[in-house]
Amino acid sequence: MPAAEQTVLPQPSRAEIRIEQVLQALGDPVRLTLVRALATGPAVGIACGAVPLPVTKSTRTHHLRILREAGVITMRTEGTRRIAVLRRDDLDALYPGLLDGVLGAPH
Amino acid sequence: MPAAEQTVLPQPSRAEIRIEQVLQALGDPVRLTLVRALATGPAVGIACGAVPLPVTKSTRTHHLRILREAGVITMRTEGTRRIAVLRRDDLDALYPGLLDGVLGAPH
DNA sequence: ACCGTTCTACGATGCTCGTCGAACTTCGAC
DNA sequence: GTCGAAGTTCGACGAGCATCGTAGAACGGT
Repeated sequence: MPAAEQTVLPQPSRAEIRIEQVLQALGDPVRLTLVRALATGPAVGIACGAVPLPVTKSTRTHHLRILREAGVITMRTEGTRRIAVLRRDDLDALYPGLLDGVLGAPH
Repeated sequence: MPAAEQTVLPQPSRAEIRIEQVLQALGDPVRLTLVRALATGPAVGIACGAVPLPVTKSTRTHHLRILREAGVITMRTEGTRRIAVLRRDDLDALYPGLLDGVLGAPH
């Protein structure tokens, strides 16, 4: 079949994003590592499995779901891979300065 | 007796503040309410008990401890009252924009 | 000195969260 | 078609957290 692979996983719209969920999502070491990797990587997003993490695959999936449902990242399916992208536009519009403040913190 | 009441409760120094702890501390609805009240109130700080919260006093004490140990607030004893102050200077210096982003979020 | 106010400390309980292993699905390559 | 790689889902377990009630300490006023 031609075309079509635009499988974007369900996520909250910009208006549905809650500050408490975002903060709680960012408050975990594993998820913060993930977000930092997404922020410093290419803007088109990176494959989830490409980020080295000291956890198993299922735990990684769990954390990615938390980040997605909180509105921090977008995920789309591309073949057998999942590509994650940081929703920098939405976060900057809702909470200007927050993301930069978090990312600028000492690693 | 003259002077002396400078009883400041133990708290992390600016260098000891961890971004993960700060985010996790701010990620709770009760604590976020507390921080918002401290931010909009007088700069000298307000009494802990003055903020209306849907929890008991012991729970309130617990949340204040979390905020203090994360480095978000300072607490000093003043007679029979505990005065809480937001550590805006330290937070702004460490994570510029973060606090404003959080406080600017829709209530 | 006594009492009321204000808050902390101590247990105790229920629940959520982070973690894992195993089984299942889907896709790409041979 | 068959195999392997990439991720998801499910159930389970342990740790930590939020909550509460009660008891106790420190201070101010009468």
